[in-house]
Amino acid sequence: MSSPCAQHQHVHRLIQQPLTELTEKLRRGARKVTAPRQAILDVLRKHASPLTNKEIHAALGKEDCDLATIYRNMHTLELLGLVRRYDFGDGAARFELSAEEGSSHHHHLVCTRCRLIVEVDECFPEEFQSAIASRHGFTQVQHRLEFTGWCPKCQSR
Amino acid sequence: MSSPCAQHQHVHRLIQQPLTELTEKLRRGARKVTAPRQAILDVLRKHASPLTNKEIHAALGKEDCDLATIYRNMHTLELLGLVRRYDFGDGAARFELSAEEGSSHHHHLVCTRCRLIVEVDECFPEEFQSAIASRHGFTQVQHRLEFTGWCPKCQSR
DNA sequence: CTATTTGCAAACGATTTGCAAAACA
DNA sequence: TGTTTTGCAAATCGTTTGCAAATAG
Repeated sequence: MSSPCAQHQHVHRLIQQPLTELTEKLRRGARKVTAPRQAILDVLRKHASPLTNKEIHAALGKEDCDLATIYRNMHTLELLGLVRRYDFGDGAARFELSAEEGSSHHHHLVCTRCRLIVEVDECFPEEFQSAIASRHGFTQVQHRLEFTGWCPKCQSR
Repeated sequence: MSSPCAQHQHVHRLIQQPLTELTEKLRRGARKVTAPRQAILDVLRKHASPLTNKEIHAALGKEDCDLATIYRNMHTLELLGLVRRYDFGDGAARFELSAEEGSSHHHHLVCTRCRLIVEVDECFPEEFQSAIASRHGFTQVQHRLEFTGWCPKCQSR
């Protein structure tokens, strides 16, 4: 992971990568394609797992922007459907690009006693989800599925 | 839970309310049966949907106790498996009695734009969950399943 | 009596917001 | 230009924690 960019000034060429699609959606949502937004999406594209705002902030490096700006933008990006919000119960929201944007889809098994987290492959049946969506007239339906329990080590507690 | 078979004991002194079962678990967990705890469980038994600590606090009324006490107790009760923690993404944790304690098991479909919440009946296949649990050596496995999307009214936003 | 638990207040960490300056379209 | 967005700082809000007094067992 390298950031060959110069310091962020008033001199930023509309970069390189296939941000086209993302940019496209921003525009469609009547949002401006700003440096912070591009940087945030860029960080997200480079990470497989969900990141907290603070982690995103730390990963920005050169393209640094205010933490508050990240918070504001995560709301915007979530609203536009570009990112997905997660909540693993540790008090901090986490985000990753929406499935359509290329992120992998997976779930977690969390120990409610020691917070051990294990990745899980099983997923909620697509047919069921579609049925639920149409029955209630919802679109853009996704699901958040998390398993909780007591891990081997915590069972005797 | 190291011993699946619970023994009947002739040790009962202040069992005067229907909290017997809950009280039982508290004792087994070497916890004291205090007024705040009984009041909290009582409130939870009277509500179908998950409540935030603040809501529980408000519902206590006469049996009022400090908010901090509620926070501390919810952790204890969750640890003992008496209550279940939910997170609907609005920043506040919510709790309801564990399934075994009589609460109904259901899921939710939440609009990420206006926060409309609809109850859903579909549930994650039991076979799958069992497989996941045994594969990772977990016990007391439950799942948290939430659907998100855009409700009819918010689709045009 | 002794270990837990509670009330109270202060401490915290995550997230939000007001406002003037800066950046897009 | 007219808006939207950002930086900065202060404000919120949910939750946690230290400590002495109160309480269950």
